[in-house]
Amino acid sequence: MCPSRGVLEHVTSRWGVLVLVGLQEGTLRFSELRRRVAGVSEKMLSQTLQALEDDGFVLREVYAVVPPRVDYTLTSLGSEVAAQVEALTDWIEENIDRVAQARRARPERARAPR
Amino acid sequence: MCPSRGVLEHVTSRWGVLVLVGLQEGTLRFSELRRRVAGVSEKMLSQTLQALEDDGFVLREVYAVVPPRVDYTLTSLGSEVAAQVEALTDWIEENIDRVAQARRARPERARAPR
DNA sequence: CGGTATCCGCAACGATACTG
DNA sequence: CAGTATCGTTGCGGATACCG
Repeated sequence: MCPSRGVLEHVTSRWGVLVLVGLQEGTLRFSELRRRVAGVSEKMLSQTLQALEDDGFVLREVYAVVPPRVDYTLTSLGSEVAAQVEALTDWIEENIDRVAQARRARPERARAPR
Repeated sequence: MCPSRGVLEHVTSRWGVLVLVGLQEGTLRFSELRRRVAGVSEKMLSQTLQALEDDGFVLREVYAVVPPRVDYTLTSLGSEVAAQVEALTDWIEENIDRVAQARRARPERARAPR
């Protein structure tokens, strides 16, 4: 179908958003990124990074040292998309109070079964 | 934890993104929105709209007519967040060719089993 | 340290039927 | 037309174990 759907879903995925924003400020190692993205498991971080790497948004650099070291950096393409994502997350953080105020408890449309 | 996480996930959810962008151009009825958001089921559209309504991004107007009619419109808050989302989706559509080009020629890390 | 492999529970999702 | 209810399936995502 539409090829941009897949890319969009990688970028807007739960962890994709946070990884892109996390790398926005600069290169990070795997463990640093994991600490910065609160709540992500190793597996999901790894999967998310592979998807973003495959899309050309993230550069993965492996160093042959002991202990192993892997750096993750946004590509120029990644920086551009991350800027868009960050604009969104920044808007939410700046306006979270307005949202909290607008959010009303929805009148119950269904009652719990008895 | 962080209250903005929930809002972020509603907004960046698979259908949330497409609904916000779809409503950006103006008010739509349920069935119109369903046609516009390709591939969404009634159930998911309904759930997505409820989440966005609860967050104060979407206004739901019910008309007491036959046949029934329900209009969905972005609130001012919704318009603002939709603008951020649309900036992201527009970037992807405009740059999908660059992404597609960056994607190719990724070195295989694992070989298919023989 | 930086992963991949495997298992598996559970929530999300789609399809269908039904209702106001 | 605009949903809700129910059900069966799927695949996300966490936990664990193990490898380079």
